[in-house]
Amino acid sequence: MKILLIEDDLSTLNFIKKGLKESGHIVDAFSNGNDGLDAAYLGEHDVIILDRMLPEIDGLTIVTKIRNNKISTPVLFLSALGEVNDRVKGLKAGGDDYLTKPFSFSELIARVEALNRRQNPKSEIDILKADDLLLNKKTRKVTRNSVLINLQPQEYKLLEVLMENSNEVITRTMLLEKVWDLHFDPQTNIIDVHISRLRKKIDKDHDVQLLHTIRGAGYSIQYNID
Amino acid sequence: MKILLIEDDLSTLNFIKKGLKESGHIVDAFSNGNDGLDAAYLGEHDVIILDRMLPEIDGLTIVTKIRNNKISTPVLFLSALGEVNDRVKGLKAGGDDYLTKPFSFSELIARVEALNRRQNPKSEIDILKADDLLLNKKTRKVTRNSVLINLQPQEYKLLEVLMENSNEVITRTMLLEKVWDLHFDPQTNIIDVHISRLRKKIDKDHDVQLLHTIRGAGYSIQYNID
DNA sequence: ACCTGATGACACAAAAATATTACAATTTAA
DNA sequence: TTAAATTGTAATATTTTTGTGTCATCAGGT
Repeated sequence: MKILLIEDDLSTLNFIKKGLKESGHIVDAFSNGNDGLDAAYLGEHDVIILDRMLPEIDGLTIVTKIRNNKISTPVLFLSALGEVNDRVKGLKAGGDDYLTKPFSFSELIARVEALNRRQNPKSEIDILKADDLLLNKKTRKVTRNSVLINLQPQEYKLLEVLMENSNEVITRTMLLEKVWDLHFDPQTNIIDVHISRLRKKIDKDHDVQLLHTIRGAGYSIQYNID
Repeated sequence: MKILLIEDDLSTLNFIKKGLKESGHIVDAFSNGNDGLDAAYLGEHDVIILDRMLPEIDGLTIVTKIRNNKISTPVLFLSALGEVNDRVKGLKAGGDDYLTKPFSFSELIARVEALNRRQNPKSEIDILKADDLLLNKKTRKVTRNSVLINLQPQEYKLLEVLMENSNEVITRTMLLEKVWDLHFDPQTNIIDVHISRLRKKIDKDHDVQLLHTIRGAGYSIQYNID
């Protein structure tokens, strides 16, 4: 899940960012409204977490603007104000949910996940399957043919991205973005190295190979649906 | 959990009723607003699930009425209308949450349980078990393989949180929040220290390790269910 | 068959994350 | 009030994870 976070208070920003990352999400964070707005316009996030009060542009204004630009990314407002009227204003401006500070992180994440689920109901599944290879997002455990496979965090992330898109080709560029959050070519062989490590754990000792190289393009987890 | 369900469409009514019952709840279901209203007045339910549009009395009216009668049972609105204005009206009338049809049952139940939790935050089970490790919430005693383990209050709390979520990963952020009630990053290694202490008491001298580190994320109590 | 660019494997160094320990500060109970 | 218990801090050690460089190998075009 790719989340856009716009919050001017740096300590809150970092706290939320860290927490979301630990939970396995990709976070783009901005501490000022204008940068945040630009990012929102890209329309590439699953959820936007937006502070209601920002120094330059008000949170409400941001939502109004992105809604006018036909961006329908669900927005969760954060606010120090707790009155019904504020919630109403937030909703009217096009926000999808409202959370009052101080809030608990567990509530935040529950709401963010709810918003995402509403928009994109397939993401509700937390067990990914490709042939006899299983990945459980909750426990972060991976098994093949019921045998537990120990993956490094980065390998796990890589596999998750590949399995979320089973039977599709994931380009190297996409992998760099989704796994490493790099938006340029690092000119190294990171991907190759990690694919190699992953392959050794996933496919070695098995007759059926799941992780395929698509030359000139990228990689793909492929299997026959039964 | 005792739930009052008011919904005129019979197939939706039965679908929800069946699902809630399977989840172990008691359901009082009515297909018309007046009967539902009478039941609501009893104030004996934990949550009310209320269709926004009903033939005789409107859902909004029902909420307004019961709120005027000082019944504070949380209300979850169901509605075919997805418009902001309707959501706003629902909230203003005293609804606590709003769910748009069509919805997934898992989302419904998540929200119902969230509402209930907000209202009466008591827990259910008071003996937690993970392999041969037992934690009794009532007596606050912890044993492993029947041997009593002496834990400091903070260690106990930590273990309780972990065991409440056995076989799931609890992130560091969650731990800070649930164990220390810190909603920001304390920039210290409190967690590490306490995990270390806990581990020494729980896992040392045992072959099977229960408390696992999930690098980059947090910790997890994991065991095989027999 | 040979060349070339792309991919794979491996070992090692660097960096990051976690674990441990001792001690200081604080709280609690006698 | 004092001593003991408990908790948090900081310094240090340890472990794990990651990325780079190098060289080997492969696939496809000529």
